[in-house]
Amino acid sequence: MTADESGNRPSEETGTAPLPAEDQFAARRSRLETLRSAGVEPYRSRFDITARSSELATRYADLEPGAETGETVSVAGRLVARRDQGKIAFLVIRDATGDVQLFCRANVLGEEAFSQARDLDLGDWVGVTGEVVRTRRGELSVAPTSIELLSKSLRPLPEKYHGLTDTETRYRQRYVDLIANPDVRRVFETRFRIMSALRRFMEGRDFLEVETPMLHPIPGGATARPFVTHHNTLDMDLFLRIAPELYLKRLLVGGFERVYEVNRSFRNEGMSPRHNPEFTMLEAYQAYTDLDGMMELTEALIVSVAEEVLGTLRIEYQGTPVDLTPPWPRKTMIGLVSEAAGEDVSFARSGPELRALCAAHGVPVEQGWGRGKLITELFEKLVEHELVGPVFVTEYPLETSPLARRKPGEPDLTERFELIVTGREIANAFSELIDPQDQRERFLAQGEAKAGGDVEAMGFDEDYIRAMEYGMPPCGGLGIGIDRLVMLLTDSASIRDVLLFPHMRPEA
RNA sequence: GGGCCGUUAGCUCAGUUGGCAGAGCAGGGGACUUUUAAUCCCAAGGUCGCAGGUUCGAGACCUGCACGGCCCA
Repeated sequence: MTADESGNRPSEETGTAPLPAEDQFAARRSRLETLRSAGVEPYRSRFDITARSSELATRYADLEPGAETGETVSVAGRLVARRDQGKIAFLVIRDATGDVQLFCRANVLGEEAFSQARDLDLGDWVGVTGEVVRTRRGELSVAPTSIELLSKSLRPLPEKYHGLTDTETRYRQRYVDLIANPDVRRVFETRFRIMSALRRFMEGRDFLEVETPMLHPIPGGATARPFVTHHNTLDMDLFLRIAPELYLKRLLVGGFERVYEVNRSFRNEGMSPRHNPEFTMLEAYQAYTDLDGMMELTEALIVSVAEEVLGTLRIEYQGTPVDLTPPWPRKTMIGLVSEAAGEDVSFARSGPELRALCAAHGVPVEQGWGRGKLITELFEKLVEHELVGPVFVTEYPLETSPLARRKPGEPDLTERFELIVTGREIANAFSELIDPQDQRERFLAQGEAKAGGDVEAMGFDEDYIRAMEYGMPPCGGLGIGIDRLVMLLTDSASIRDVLLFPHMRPEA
């Protein structure tokens, strides 16, 4: 083969010089500069659309293959595919509702516009006006009479068939993930529908959605290590919210009977497929009710959301069937852990006996843990991960429940439950402690734990005690882990798959 | 914090016993007026995560580090 017949030579037909061997970013930027020098603005300000791709699909569902409509529409989207075929070309653009094909013909567009369309890069945003047609092969298309570049893309898209699979890039550059993997967009659309359904449900039950501080002078409302930040003007440390609980219950003191907050909270702990340093919870408080009321609320809420968003209560999570059909069973923690251990695991056992049990089951223990904490650890090790559920696990030990009401006649237990589904805590609720003297003692116990080195212990919140001293109505409180609920309802293996921008270490 | 796995072209992935760095897609040139991961021809594209070490010779073997994933704590 002679040099003249090799690839990189000037094209006699178009007259454009071949691009030298350079990377795709440079090639795109050079096309951008060519446009600029030809007086074409590659970053436009506006394009008026008359339809979106899904609307076309619905409106022209019955259009026969090969048919033309004579109707003109304007659509816009990102160019995601191209199939050139001489004097015709099939382009595919993607908008928020889906894809639509552009059926470009040189004799309809004109040679110049056709040539310009050929210079578009995958990833470019374009605005198109043309006739709605269906091709002989049955693909609904817009046959453009004009194609305008709206915004130039300088970076090449991931591969069209496999998409973007590199986990790290997917999380770090979610925008690329969303472009390349339509299923990812669907997961987040489902997340937003879940939030919407959840708010409608709460409003239907006369709950007021409120907003409380995220900067806390005292960490409280949960046992967790907080993030510390600093207010310069006040010259004081503040803690990022680990839970909104204490503020929401102050509102019950103030006379609101039903409040909830969809809250972002922050916990300075390890990361895992189930933990992100910041996460979303729903917390709700309702006056004059108790643990049973909270179970009813929890069950009705999740059932309502699942039915509305998924249309079914029989779902599958990572290959495991899960039936959300109510009523959900209720079992005590001590009953479950005793059954799993094959012996009595309760407050009838001594501390040393429980420690021996922990050792036998490979549960690491720490100094200062009481029997309640030991039983809780045994439950989490032996039982929790195995519970497919949904199941309400009730009667949590007092020691690990500093804000929950005592169970009458059971000094070591509280009126608390956790909802376990697929081995994970989805919700946590209790009959709220409303006795300020009892609360003061619980805070003191937390203070002792903190003095003993427990970085997760709550601070002593004197104002919260003061609020309770004005009188808090009897009430039930509920927290639902929204990210985990979304994981369950979208069959997502990792919390990172339901967070748009999961936390990552800085790039290397 | 510990264990295991991964990091090769823009993307998705091969790379044998240590012996010249490979493919598909994308990108470039060309052909093609109904394609659907279009097809066909041609050419191009690499800090093999980073830094050391072993070796005549390292993408591969060894050590450390970085980032990611899973499991454990």
